[in-house]
Amino acid sequence: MKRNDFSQWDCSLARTVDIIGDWWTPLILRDAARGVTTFEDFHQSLGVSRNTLTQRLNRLVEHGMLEKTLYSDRPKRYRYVMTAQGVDFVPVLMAMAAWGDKWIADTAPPFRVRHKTCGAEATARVVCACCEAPLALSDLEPLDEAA
Amino acid sequence: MKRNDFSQWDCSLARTVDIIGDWWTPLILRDAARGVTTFEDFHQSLGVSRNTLTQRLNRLVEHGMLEKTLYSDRPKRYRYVMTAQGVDFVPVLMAMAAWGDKWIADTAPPFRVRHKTCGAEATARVVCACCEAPLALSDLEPLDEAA
DNA sequence: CGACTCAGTTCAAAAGGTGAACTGACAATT
DNA sequence: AATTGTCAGTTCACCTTTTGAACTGAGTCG
Repeated sequence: MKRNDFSQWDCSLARTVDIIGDWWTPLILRDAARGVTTFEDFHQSLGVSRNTLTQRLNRLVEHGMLEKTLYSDRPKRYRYVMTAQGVDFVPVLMAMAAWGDKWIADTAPPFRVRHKTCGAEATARVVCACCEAPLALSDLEPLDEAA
Repeated sequence: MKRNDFSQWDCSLARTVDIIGDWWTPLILRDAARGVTTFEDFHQSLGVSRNTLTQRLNRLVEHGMLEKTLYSDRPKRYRYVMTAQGVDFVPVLMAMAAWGDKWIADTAPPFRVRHKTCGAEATARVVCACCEAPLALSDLEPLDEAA
């Protein structure tokens, strides 16, 4: 069996993982996508320690996934809202969840969302942007580059 | 603006994150997809401490992402190979990388792979499995369930 | 006035990650 | 026969991160 050798397959993934590569961050983003915005709500929803939550939220703001806005001046109240960049990450989260549904048997209910466009329940699938066929490792080979 | 409320959007993501939710694991999987199989090669490629690498590999084996096989009895040599479950996760990694390419400007080169099916460079896109339209947060709404 | 809410900060203890050195089985070289 | 090298880890001492719980502080409500 031929071994793949994607020697150029670098960095984009690492940089992404650098932002979202821990237990909490993806879940914070899923909550944000669900409409959670305040510090207290994230804390309640996830059970993450407030200390860590502060760090994660700041990190996400720093990296442009969330925007922190003051929605009440007196008393000072903040809201964390997804940026376009954050919103664009949601399908990736859905792809992860779809994979989880498929492979990790569990009694816990899968997340269920309706796709307004087609009316059916949305399930994520990762396809080639060019030919729209589902991407699979077996259909990939290294792309040689000049220089 | 209407706030989404995906109260059912739970668990599948959390369970997935439970397996791959740290800095190293996704990169180990990317290496595995590239054809890296031995302990030493993972170690060299990633620069992760051997200690941590041992734990991560064991964890991935435990969770059915990799299979550990003895390919030489004398001396004892092991190989970590992706299972079907692991292979099926690769498109998710590609979706992450595609997002990284789009949003995280950096001098580092993106990973580049050819899609044999269409001959073009493969770029991941997440679509609805039902209608094949790209998934976007704005097209989603909670799915109400009986009971 | 006292109780409550939000959005954190502070602190000690526990857990997890790091690099560097070590083990042990074998193979190849001198 | 002795030394060096490779693979696949383990061990250890150190450092950073996470955790939980308590505390702060600004302001509101009754």
